[in-house]
Amino acid sequence: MKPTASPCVTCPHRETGFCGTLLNVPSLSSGPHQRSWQRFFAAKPGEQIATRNQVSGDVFVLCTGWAFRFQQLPNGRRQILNFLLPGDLFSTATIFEEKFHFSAKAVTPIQISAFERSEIRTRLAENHDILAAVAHSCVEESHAATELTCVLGQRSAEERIAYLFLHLMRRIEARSVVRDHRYPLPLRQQHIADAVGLTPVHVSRVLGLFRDRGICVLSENVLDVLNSSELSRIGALD
Amino acid sequence: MKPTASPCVTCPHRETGFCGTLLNVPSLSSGPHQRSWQRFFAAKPGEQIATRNQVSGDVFVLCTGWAFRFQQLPNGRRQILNFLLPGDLFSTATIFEEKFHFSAKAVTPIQISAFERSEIRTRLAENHDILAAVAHSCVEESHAATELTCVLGQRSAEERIAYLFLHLMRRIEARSVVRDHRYPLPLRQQHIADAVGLTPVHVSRVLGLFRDRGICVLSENVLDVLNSSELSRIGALD
DNA sequence: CGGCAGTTTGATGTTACTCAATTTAAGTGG
DNA sequence: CCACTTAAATTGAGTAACATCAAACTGCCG
Repeated sequence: MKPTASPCVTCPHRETGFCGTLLNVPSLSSGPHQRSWQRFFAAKPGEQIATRNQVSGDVFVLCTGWAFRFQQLPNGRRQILNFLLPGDLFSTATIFEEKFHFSAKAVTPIQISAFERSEIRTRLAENHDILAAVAHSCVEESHAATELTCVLGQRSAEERIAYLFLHLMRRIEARSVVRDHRYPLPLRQQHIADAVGLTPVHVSRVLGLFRDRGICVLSENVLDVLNSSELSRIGALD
Repeated sequence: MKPTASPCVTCPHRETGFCGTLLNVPSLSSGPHQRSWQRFFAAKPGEQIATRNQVSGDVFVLCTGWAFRFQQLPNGRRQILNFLLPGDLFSTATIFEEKFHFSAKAVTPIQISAFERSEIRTRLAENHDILAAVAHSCVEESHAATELTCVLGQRSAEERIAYLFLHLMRRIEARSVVRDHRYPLPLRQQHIADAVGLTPVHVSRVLGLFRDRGICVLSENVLDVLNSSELSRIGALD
């Protein structure tokens, strides 16, 4: 099974220049040439690109745009597990499992690279770069999960949202130059709510407070950070 | 740096018979013989066996007893990340990092096996069993993290505690025979509170409700499940 | 018997949720 | 360019869930 997205031959825009990413392992994915074990897809905003329990022979990496992994709950609510930025492997576990244990949706228009799992796994043992990329991804995921657990388990609404912003700011800065403390953030308040376990109404109130206190303003898909030290005083973990 | 625990030559009691565990990779750890790359430690209840930012050349696996990984927060509270049962690798990320990103404490008297990280990593590429054990551990951790995120982000106090019990019950059942729905559970209410993000006072109230409603009783280190279907109706994720 | 750790209970406070109405912004088609 | 439509954000009032504070109770061990 594939994403419902339309296939495209190449993935011209790579918004990441990271090392330690599958996209940048030379022998696996160098340049725009198509290889038998690597295909590309595109998807539109809001489009679902992976579904829980879906069986797939591919391992997905986001090339451009924003997406998120989430879990749909029986009571109709959903928990966003993380936001995917260019260069992100959807989940390290997908390299070792046939079945997705999460769903995923595009936030903006996106392009995805799909590697054949069998190819990755065969090369994992031989190719040091691939092992390093997978190890890096495993470590990052583990840290992110630890932090999110602490935030959801122990911290207030303001602290949760401030943490989310700081977390995303760091990740955005790693991918592009940020000027004037203005970060591209194509999220609705509903996304924020689902990510930090609050209602959209309460997210709106907290963002209003942040705005009134001159800490930050989120509008038109841009987060404008006016008082960065206050933001990290509220949201920093340690 | 080592655990403050006292070293012992062998680790006589292995309470796990799992496949897919470093403890049971034959070439790595078979039988009670000491190897140069494997050492054993013991620790007493409450003893801290790992500390955040500690640099260690070892990868730890729990052989016997209960322990937990946690994060100490600046405000004095702590978040328990997971409980460690016999056979558990402390964290897959420790294979790829020098530094611990968590702390850990013993709940009961425990025995730990310490493998040299360099040995594991060298063999990772060559030895299929080790790679499989690491992959298995990565997948399990990922699932556990996803579930915990959903529980902490979206669910009520009753649901959180019921989930924790169900989660632990499954893991206990995988390691030993459970009779009469009585599960060994050597946890104080404070542990439960720190694991699911509640206060000990509120945990006490919820456990009181469960008791009154004939769902389950926790006392003397045993969880007595009286109405298992009601418990999973409350705590099951999907 | 006294002390201590853990649990239980009660009273009160705070945070965030729910429900509902209103405002703002963003498209869309004439 | 302007009415119309729809999604998203804001605001207010009332409520539920959980936290906090403090006291009493239990079992255990010296």
